[in-house]
Amino acid sequence: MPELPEVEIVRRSLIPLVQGRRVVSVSTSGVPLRRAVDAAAWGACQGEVLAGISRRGKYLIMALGSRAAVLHLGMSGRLLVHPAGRPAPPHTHLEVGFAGGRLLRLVDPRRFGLALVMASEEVITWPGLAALGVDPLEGDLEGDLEGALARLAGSRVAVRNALLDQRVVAGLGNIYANEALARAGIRPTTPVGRLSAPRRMRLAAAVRETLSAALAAGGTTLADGGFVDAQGDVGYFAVALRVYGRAGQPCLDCGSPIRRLVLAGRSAYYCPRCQLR
DNA sequence: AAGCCAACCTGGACGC
DNA sequence: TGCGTCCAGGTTGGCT
Repeated sequence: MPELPEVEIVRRSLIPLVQGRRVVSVSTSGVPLRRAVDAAAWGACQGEVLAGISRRGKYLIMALGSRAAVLHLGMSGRLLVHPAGRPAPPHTHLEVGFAGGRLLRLVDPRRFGLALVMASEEVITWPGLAALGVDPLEGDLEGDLEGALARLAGSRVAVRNALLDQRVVAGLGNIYANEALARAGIRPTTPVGRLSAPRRMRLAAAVRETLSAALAAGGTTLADGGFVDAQGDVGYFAVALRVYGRAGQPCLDCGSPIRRLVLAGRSAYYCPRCQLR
């Protein structure tokens, strides 16, 4: 569910609710996510103040004294802030209580998420973060991303798959990879190593435009209502999607039916007329 | 060694 | 109503 814009919106929505507050209780479900949630390590965070929340790609990093929590929402994860006393929703796997009575809950039915605690100095070298590529919302995106794509010269990987590779760009998922390609007029199957420099520039710009538009709209909440921020609010970018999930429906620009195909086991969507090669 | 692909899970939508 | 099938915002390890 959550790609970079959704994770960033969760981060921003968490800050006024829990940042600066002291952790007074922690409990875990005992059910493993992608990896086990270490109850002892989380329990040791009691008494610490949540000093800040940052993001790298789709990961959230919470500063808790000398420790850091690294969170990933996987496919179905939500981070919700509830008033004390509200019953936990099904699939709540981590609950952090803050002074003042707020509860931060990690709810994740599919359990592809991640909730690690480590020493703060370990964060930089933790492999999951160290391997991440350029973050599209930081620095000179077009230069950095164009450079990252240029480094794939010779690769025959489909450009949609390259955009999903977190070692290349950190934070794109299947929705925005497809949307950025639609905006750039590039077909998802085009080998990334065969894009000309101008087309790489166009793609880099399209990635930035797509992500900022999604961020401004509060993220993408699909029909199943999967994504919500920490207060339970939905995002409105779903109505602006050009191709994702629109197989058979007319292209917004030319009216041709949008096509769906499967690349690396995941749906790719494109307009056969506007996205050549 | 790059690049597919199944596997990890639950739940919702759909067809019969 | 129920049951079976397919699909899903992500990542990873194993195979060719």
